[in-house]
Amino acid sequence: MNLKDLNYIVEVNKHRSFIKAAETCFVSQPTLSTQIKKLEEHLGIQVFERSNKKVLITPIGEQIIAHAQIILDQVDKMQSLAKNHQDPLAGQLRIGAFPSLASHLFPSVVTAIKTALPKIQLILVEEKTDILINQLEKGDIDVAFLSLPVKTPSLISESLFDDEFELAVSNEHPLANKTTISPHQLIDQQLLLLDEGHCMRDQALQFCQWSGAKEQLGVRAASLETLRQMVIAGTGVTLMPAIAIDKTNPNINYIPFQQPAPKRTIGLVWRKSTVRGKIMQELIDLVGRSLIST
Amino acid sequence: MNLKDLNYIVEVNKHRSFIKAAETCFVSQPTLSTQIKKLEEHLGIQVFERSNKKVLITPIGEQIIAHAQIILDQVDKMQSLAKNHQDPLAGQLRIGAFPSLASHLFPSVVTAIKTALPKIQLILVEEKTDILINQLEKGDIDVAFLSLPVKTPSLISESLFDDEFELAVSNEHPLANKTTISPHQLIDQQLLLLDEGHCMRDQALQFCQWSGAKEQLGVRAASLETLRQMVIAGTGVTLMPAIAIDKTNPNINYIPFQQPAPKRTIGLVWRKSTVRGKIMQELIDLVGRSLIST
DNA sequence: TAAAAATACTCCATAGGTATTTTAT
DNA sequence: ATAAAATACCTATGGAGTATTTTTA
Repeated sequence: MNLKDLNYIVEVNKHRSFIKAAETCFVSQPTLSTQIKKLEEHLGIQVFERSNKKVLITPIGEQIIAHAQIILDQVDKMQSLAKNHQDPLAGQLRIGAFPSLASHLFPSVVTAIKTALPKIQLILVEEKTDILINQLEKGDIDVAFLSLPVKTPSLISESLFDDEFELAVSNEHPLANKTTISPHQLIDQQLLLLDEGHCMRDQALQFCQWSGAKEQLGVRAASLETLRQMVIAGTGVTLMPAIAIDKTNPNINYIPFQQPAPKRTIGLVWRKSTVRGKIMQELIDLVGRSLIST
Repeated sequence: MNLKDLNYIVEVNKHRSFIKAAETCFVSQPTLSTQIKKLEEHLGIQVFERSNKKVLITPIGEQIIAHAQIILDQVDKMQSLAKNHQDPLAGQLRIGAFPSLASHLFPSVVTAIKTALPKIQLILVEEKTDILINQLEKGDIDVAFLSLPVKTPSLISESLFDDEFELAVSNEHPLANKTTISPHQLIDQQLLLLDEGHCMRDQALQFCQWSGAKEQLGVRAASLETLRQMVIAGTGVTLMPAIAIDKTNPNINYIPFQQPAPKRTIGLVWRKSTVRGKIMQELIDLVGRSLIST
């Protein structure tokens, strides 16, 4: 069966004439006749009762035509739905970021997207890195802000900016008044770290291995904010990414490292197979610009 | 656009694989790929995001597929509706009879149809002859019981039985005790007649012209039942079709005419162009049999 | 390297057209 | 006689097939 045939019977019903219906369908009368005949044979019923002077609709024909109307209406809806999404810079965009980044990055990014890509409907997802990667692979989200590198083969990434770590100490701490610090000054120092599953934990562990620092055992924080409060309480010291640093708090001091400072690279990550390369490019430009302006 | 294409995307959505979907659709994988690609181009959007390892559904694709599902479901409904009406002896039958016939004919006919054609859904219409003919022409009813002949060119008829007229007189009337009567005995007699628009009026007027009887002016009845009551009341005499005669009423006498008695022929009438010749033939047989049995 | 989708091409089924016939008024 | 639908027959679009290439995990 064919959607055109359904349109044919609907038009014949409207005009009660094969010739007029053929005109409105932009086909010849014989085409219309044969197609309708085939449809009737396929359905096994007569839709029309025709003589050379009159076209009548059979009772079952009326029901068939009512169904055809619904089908064609639904097809119309589908096509206009598609038309409203033809713009590659429109539609839903599901965007993720891991927790220690999301709350600091999303506000400015969302604002930038809303003004630059007003037809994009944003859905924000805040999950740990491995969950975001999984959601990317499954197609549950379209793009994510992650620490690079991401080595999942089906994903590609573009780095956006470096986020340097600083040492967070309470203002009572012996190191509190240093203006800079060398990683090697931390040999055998103990660092408070985040809990398992946070990408920043892995980055901090890497830093420990390189600098000779140790993890402070027996306690692991679940968020940067908790970590910060623990530092203020004098429980220990930790690394804090620059993006999460709030210098207005007088009870905690952040000491930058001497160059080359430890850092993480934040980038956009999406599927190689994405059908929305246009948006990805726009996002890279957009975030680049919004970072310069802040 | 094509219904097959909609099925293709629905199946790919189900299996998340072009190869598996191709199998369930009984087409080759390249056919499926090219058809879906064409559909996507036609809609101007991407339904799927595919790599060689994974098939993902885009957000707009999900909506498109939801529409496709609805459309295909509706098509299924339409086809099963058609299937349930493939039996030529099933479905709705709209059947008419004029008033002076309907109340006496319908009960037995309906019973006969219900047992012989149980899958037929009957709709009964009781109207004056010209309205019934009009409804037949317009396709509002499928068949009617009418007095023959019917000379409308688009209709054909089959006679069922003759319905003889008898003279109805009150039991006080001078003719009340006759066992038969000749039409010529009615010369210059006045007959009560039905009102304009009843086919029996025309038949009675024809009888008057032939027999030399006259219409009793100044009063016209709207139904046979009224006419009967007027005869009982002594207002006059009239013709009564045999089918409407109830001999149990002692206040009115029905006198048969000598042969050849005046009569009307009752027949089935339907459109030449009908698509339900089978039912018409069944009806003729059926009514024939039901008349024999009564 | 293996497995899946995309591409290239070929074929043929059928939608559609033109010319004509049939049918009913 | 006229006007509408049906039929006959031809054309050509495009759906579907096979063989092959591309892609990527």
